Amino acid sequence: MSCEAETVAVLREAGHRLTPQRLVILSILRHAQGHVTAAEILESVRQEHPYVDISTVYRNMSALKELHLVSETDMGSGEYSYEWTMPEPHHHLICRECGAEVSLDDKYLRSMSRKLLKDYGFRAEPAHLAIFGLCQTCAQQGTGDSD
Amino acid sequence: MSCEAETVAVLREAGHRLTPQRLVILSILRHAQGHVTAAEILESVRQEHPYVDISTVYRNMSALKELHLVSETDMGSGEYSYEWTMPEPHHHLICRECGAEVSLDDKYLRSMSRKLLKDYGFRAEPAHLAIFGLCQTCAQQGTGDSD
DNA sequence: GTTGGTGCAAATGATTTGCAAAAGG
DNA sequence: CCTTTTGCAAATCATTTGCACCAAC
Repeated sequence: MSCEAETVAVLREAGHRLTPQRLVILSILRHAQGHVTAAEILESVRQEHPYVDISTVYRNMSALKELHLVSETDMGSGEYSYEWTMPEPHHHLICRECGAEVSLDDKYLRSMSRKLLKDYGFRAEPAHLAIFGLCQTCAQQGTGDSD
Repeated sequence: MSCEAETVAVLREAGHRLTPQRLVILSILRHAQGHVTAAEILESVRQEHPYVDISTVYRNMSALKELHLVSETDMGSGEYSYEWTMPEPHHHLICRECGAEVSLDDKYLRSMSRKLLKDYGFRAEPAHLAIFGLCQTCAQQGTGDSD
C-alpha cells in the first residue's frame, strides 16, 4: 500500500509519532468502507490490541481531523461518524425513518456549491454533507403526501 | 396569535395535553428567531416557571419533533439546536473557522432536492440543512487555496 | 533523553429515564 | 378518575482530560 506511506509522511510532517495503535487505527479507517463511529473503531482495534482505550481513538481522530485525513460527520444518531477522506467527495442521504443511508455523488451538490461561492464567497466543504429526509420506501409506507 | 391555536390543535390531535410549561416552551420557540439549544430554552422558560426541569424541555422537544413542529439540527457544537418549523424552508451556512452563520434560501437547494426525488425517490427534508465550510473572511485570512 | 502517546480513571456535558406526585381532560 | 406530564434525582452515553508511565525518534 504505497498510499499508506503517504499518510505516514503527512503524520510525520505534523510531528506525530507512529505508534502501533495509531497504525492500526489508520488501517481500519482506510479499509472501512463508509463511516464508522469511535466505538466501532475501538472494537476493531481491540481485535489486534485488546487494551487500547477509547480515549486513544478519540485523540487520534482529533489529530487526523486536523490533518484533514478523516472527516467527522453527525449522522443524526447523537454520536459522530468518522470517515477516511475520499479522493472523490461524496455525501449522504439519510432516512429519518428507517435510518437507511445512501452515498450521494458530489455532482448533485456541485452547482449549488458554485453558487454559494459566487453569491456568498462561502467555500462549502466538499465532503460529507448529511442530507436528511424520507427514503422512497418509508415515504410510500407513510402518508406519502400530507405527512 | 391565531397560529398558536393551530399548534394547540395539532397537539390535541396527537393526544397531548396543554400544560403551562408546554405552552411557555411553545411560545419561546415560536418567538425565538433562529435556533435555540435546550439549555437556552430552559433559561427562558425559567423566567416564567423557575421549577421547570431540563428533562421537560427535552421531552417536549421530542414530542414537537415528532409532530414536525420543530426541527432539530446539529450546528456542529456537540449539542442540538431546535427551531420552530418555518413557513419558508431555509438552511444554514456555517463557517468551520469562525462559527459564523448565514441563512440560506431554499432556492439553492431546490433543484438538487428535485433531482434527489427523481433519481432516488428520496424526499429531502425541506428545512435545516447545515452546510459547513469556510466563510469568505476566513477563506481570505487562511491560505485561500492550498488549505 | 525529550517529547509526544497511551491506558486508566475520573470528570464533563448533553440527553434520557424511573418514579411518585400533580394536573389536564 | 384515568392518563399524561412533571420535577427530581439518578442513570446513560459520548467525549474529554489529568496523570503517571511508556515508547518513538
